[in-house]
Amino acid sequence: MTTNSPAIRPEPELTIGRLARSAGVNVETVRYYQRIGLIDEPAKPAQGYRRYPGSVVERIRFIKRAQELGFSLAEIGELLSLNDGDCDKARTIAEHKNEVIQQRIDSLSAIRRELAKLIKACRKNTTGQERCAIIATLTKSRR
Amino acid sequence: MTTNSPAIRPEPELTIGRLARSAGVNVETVRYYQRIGLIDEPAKPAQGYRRYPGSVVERIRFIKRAQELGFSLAEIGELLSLNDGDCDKARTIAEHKNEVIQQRIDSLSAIRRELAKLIKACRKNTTGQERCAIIATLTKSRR
DNA sequence: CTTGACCCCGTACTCAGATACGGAGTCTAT
DNA sequence: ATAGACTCCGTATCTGAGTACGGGGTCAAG
Repeated sequence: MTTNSPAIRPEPELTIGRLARSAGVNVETVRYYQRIGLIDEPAKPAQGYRRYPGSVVERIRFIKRAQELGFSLAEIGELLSLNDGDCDKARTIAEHKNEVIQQRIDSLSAIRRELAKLIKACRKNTTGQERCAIIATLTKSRR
Repeated sequence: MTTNSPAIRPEPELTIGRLARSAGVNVETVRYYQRIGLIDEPAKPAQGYRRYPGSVVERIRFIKRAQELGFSLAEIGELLSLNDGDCDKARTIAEHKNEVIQQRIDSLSAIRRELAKLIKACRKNTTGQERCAIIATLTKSRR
């Protein structure tokens, strides 16, 4: 009875060190995320070390990716906590995030366009000003 | 001779308080930006308060706008310091910034698309799963 | 059964980006 | 000439996001 022990690993389980390494962060960061409740700390087995399910690796990667895009850990927590609410609530939050993201994209696009224009102007030093267009525009009245 | 004093204000000059108010930051922030060299501190007149040219308002607004788009003060300083270099150097930095911005836009667009897909799926609770699509996707394997 | 690598956990430190505080000086109005 | 508002400036404090440290426990190999 006891020995069925099949070859299918139910899910890879990792120690904190392995977890950190495979998620590309350091151990202290994992602990920190635990402390602030972004990932939960597995129960400590009376004997031995804590074991983290492989899914935590993905969760951490998600956190890092979202961070790069300018979300704070608090916002990321909100995103990740969607599983606490119902579908409607999740959708509402997601829709709002989506709007915010769109605004960000719009702003970035706007500067990108302006920068591109400046770069072009700079390349063929328009109207032979001695001062470069980029320099002139950036150092004075940025709208 | 002394009195020509024309009606054309050469440029509006502000005390630090007015400057801060019209740039929408607080006085301490202005001082902070001075300390880290993002804006320069006007010489202190032997008598009275320092006076800031109106252009500083624009400079601060630029800083704030750039910050919202995820640039650090250090990066912003780099952007603003383009006037120290020559046009070629300025163009190079600007081109690089532009690429970075484009990448950011691409990443944001990618998440926005995914979020939108999730929202749509959520709206017409696809395939009658009890778990909402958004919740399921966000809480597990984010790529 | 010891050694080296790793985990546990609390506390401290760091860095960026501000914000606050407090005592002094200055300016403006009344 | 005095009050109230503002400036000056140095120092301290705060928040977010980690990173470092140190004294212990555990585990796996030789």
